[in-house]
Amino acid sequence: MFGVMNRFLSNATNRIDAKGRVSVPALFRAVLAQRGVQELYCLQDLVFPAISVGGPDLLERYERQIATADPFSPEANRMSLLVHGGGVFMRLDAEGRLMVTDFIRDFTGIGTDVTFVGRSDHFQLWQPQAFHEAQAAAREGRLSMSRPQ
Amino acid sequence: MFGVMNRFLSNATNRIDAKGRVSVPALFRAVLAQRGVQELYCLQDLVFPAISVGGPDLLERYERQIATADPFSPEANRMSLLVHGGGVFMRLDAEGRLMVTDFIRDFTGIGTDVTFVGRSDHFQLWQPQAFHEAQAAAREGRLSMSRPQ
DNA sequence: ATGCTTCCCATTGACGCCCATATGGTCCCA
DNA sequence: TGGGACCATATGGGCGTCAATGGGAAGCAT
Repeated sequence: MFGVMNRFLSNATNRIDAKGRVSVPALFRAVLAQRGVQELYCLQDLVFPAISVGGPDLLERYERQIATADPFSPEANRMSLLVHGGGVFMRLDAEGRLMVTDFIRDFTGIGTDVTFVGRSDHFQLWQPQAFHEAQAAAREGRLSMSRPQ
Repeated sequence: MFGVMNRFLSNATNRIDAKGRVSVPALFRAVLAQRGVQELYCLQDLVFPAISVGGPDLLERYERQIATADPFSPEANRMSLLVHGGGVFMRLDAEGRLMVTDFIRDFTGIGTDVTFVGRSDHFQLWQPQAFHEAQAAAREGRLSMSRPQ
């Protein structure tokens, strides 16, 4: 019964309005609601120019990684800088929209539209063009981020 | 309910005014208030050109770390010098601002703006450009490592 | 007194909360 | 099977509130 609806799947592109808001696709909101997620945790992807969005569990997964290191080591310090300092909490408004901040725009190159991409246990925000190119590259088995010429 | 919002997360940049004051982001002030922290303890980060800010528990955590090391080791000596010799107490004014002292400016290179960086149990003050560069460097360093489970 | 700090109040710009409209799809029923 | 009512989603915008900032004036110390 819940085999499909409890994961973030497929993708959709929505427009950012004059106030910088964009609607999260209803399917993704349904998954969030089913998981009881109200506070969204956003983090820069480690490989692609995309922002990962998920519930508190997404943050906790990264924190477990940090916890395996000596808390005063440079490694733990660097990871915390990324995970805690680079992460952002967000809430959706009553209509299920989120604000596209400069933090998101700068890292993704997003301008007027956002592509929401399901990643099973979280979803991502992409600049539409960048997403299509990354998908095409992945289809051809090219894993590098370098642009085709 | 607020299981995650009670930690210092994300980052924000605010401007220093003509009197040398800067507003601590409201989210961070909320965390301080929730923890009942009124006196802030500030010390230099062990790795980065940043000032760490937290409640008395921050000092205690560093002291425990020093206690675990051989008291005559160079590392314990260095930490004690930084923690005990370089620490400073601060208070926020009624509007939630703090004074950016020369102690902070000299160590961080902060000029006109301050980037506040969440570190889970404390937060840090960075020169904005230095923060972006350190984050980019940390992300590069993570590329070769495995993703967290 | 002079410089610096602390307290207080004013401004403004951003964000959250609310309601309105459009658009596309689905379901029902004739 | 086609038309139309109905509904959910995406989108637009008004408006109040609050955070960030600026600046005056009163205390404090040197």
